[in-house]
Amino acid sequence: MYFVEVILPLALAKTFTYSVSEAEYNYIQKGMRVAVPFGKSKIYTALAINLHQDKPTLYEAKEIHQILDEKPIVTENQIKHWHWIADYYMCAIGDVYRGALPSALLLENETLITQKIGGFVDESQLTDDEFLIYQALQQQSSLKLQDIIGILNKKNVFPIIQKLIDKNVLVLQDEMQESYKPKLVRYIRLHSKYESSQGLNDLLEVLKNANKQKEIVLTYFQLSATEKKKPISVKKLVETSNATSAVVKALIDKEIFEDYLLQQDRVNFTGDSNSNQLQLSPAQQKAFEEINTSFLEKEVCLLHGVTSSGKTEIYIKLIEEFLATEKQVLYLLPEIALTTQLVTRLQAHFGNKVAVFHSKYSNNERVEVWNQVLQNSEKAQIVIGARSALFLPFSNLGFIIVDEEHEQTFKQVDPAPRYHARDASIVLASFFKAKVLLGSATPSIESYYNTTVDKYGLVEIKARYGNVMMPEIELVDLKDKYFRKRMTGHFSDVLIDGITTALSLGEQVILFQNRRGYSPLLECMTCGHVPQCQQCDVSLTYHKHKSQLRCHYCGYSIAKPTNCHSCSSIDLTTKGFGTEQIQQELTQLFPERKIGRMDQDTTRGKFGFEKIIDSFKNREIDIMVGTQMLAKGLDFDNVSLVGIMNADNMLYHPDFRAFERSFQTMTQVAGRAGRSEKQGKVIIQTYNPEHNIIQQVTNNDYEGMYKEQLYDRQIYKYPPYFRIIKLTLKHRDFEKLKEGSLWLYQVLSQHLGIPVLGPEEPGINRIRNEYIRTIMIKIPHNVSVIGTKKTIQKILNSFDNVVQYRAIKVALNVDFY
DNA sequence: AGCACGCCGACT
DNA sequence: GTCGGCGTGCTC
Repeated sequence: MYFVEVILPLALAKTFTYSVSEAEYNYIQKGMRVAVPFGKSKIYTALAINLHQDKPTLYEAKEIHQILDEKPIVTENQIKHWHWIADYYMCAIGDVYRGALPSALLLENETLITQKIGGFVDESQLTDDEFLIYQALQQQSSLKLQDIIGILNKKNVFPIIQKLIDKNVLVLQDEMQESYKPKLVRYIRLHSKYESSQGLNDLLEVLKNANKQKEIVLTYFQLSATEKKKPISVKKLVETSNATSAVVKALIDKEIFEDYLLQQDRVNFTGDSNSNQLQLSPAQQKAFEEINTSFLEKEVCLLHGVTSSGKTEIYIKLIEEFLATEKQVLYLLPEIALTTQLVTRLQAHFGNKVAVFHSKYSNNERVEVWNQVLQNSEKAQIVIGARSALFLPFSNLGFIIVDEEHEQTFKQVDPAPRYHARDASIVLASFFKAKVLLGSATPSIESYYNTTVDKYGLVEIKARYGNVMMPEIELVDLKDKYFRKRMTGHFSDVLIDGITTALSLGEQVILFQNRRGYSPLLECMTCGHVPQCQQCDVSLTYHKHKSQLRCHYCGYSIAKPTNCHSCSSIDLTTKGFGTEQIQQELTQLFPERKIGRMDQDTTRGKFGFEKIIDSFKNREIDIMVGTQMLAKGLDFDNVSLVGIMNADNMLYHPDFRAFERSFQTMTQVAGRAGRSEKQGKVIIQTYNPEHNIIQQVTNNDYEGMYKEQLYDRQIYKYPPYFRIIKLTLKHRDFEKLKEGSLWLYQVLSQHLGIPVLGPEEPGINRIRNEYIRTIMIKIPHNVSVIGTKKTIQKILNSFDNVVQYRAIKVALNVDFY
């Protein structure tokens, strides 16, 4: 008796045991995928993690369906890492497995239904539904379950199918389809019989009456001379010789050419590797050496370099160093948007050793990178990617860079696993004894704190690269400006002057507005009514361009009403403002200037982002209005002025990180100003020019911000002094949720003996018709995290055993960000 | 997570 | 009397 233990890609904490034959037992290795039946009708791609001969006592193990791999596609280190993530972030191992593998490697079955061949069908014996299916099968040879659900317009079609099977009409066939197909390219070569020089003469003789064909053959010789033995693809031959593929086919038929197929890697960059020596500035060189020194003692080092201090060059130097020791390098970025510029830069330096992995890549491309990393191939020595790149099957990882480590996008919120890529990568690195470099101009409080308690090394660069000056920051008091009527729309006279000056010098301007849409609200001037979303507890946002009101949480939208839904007044006005409105005001203030907008609405689509960035770089756009996106490490060399339209709306978020984030965002946006010789300028419009955070941004006082925030964090019991676990409870029934969350809160605070907060009704307390409550657990440093998590798990189990409450969904967010 | 089983209201 | 609503429990 032989058994294999597997992980299923479901939110189930347990592993499952299946029986295998002796041959299968000897064949299967840990880390290979097997297809297994699960439940009544499903087949899943499971992952083998153990093989043994202990027969389960409590149930009869099912047999596996099929072995899907010839070699392991997941390493033992990965499985170990997944277990750590599942434990630490309190989720099922199946969640991690599902999140880690590219979906093309995780297929589910498609049950195909076909007509039984040779079966006799008495049509009069069929019910209406049965007859419909029977009829559909006359049209097409097979149906999917989904098709039948559509045909019958009902959900539960299994009983009907079962009856049809009993009546000998149908058969089922389960088919696991592998959707990943390597892309094959057709190449061409001269038939072997013409290879000698005698053959060549024969060839010209054969072709003396076929001009077109002769031409192609000559082109072929030309190509093989210039391309130096590289294989020649049919496509290339057709293109260069200006012929049709029909002529090529004729030549193949005549056995002059022969064609063959080669697998081509889809992810292919044709950058020339000109590893020209990178010259570091003295400041960069110093930082580079300090990082190396720090790595002698510590596994993790934080590089705190002001904006434009040239961190990328230091990264490149370090990567070179690790590549020389034949190690793999992982470069994590908060967002895909950043990759384009960086990939170009790294490819210019490292050529084809750079692979990219992120969610905008197609499934097949992702599988390709996966395989290259697995094989430790040349092409994937350096992997650049967003957080999920951390799940690639590294075998020889030496170095991880987490760039812009303060970015919250490194923390996955939904779905589980809710992991933080920075923290998870530090754990991953420890399995390989690899080094980690965190980089930021505005480090997170946590990471900076870790350097002060000697957990991480710290290297700082205080000056910008090439001694470019830090931008000059000017504050504009909006209260005063409105009072003295110096405002045009949302623009103060100072800002308008600044823009005018910059533009007249041929320089570009960036305006930052932390909100998309035209204006957030549409308000009735008569009764004060504001249109709300039907399904969520939020006001609808007005989008002028499409003349509609939209919910940013569920996507619900309605056309802009002409009169108030509450009192029918037609006196409606907009309140607050977003990027779209700023853009419109600009077109009135600067009618002859080209104005661009960058936010989620204008950067949709695979290359939406690149297009906008490129046209700004090419100076086709004079003024760029945008949201957060603008703050994220983009380099523009002609921007001399950055305007922050309203600094206050970020300061007053009900979130313990609001001040830290405001500082980071404003500092990062300000950093876009002044790249060349000239000092850049930043104008911040605010109602609170005296606010500490605004002052700290103005004085570029990271330390001051850090100390003040750290003090607050201690007083109010937040990280880094306390670890936070947030529970989110959801249910359609308001009362049930209220009772359930109170019950859970009481039990938690009784048993844990540490601060438990809540149950709180969040600012937005209903999304997609589900009510929401949150509970926060704060774990002090002297209390066992593992023990606390165990207790929480136990309490959640008993919560699930209370009949009234078990329908309430609970999501756990460890290290809530 | 799915998915089937099972027990209650509104319809041919 | 059945269809279908969702609450409950299980999946190797």
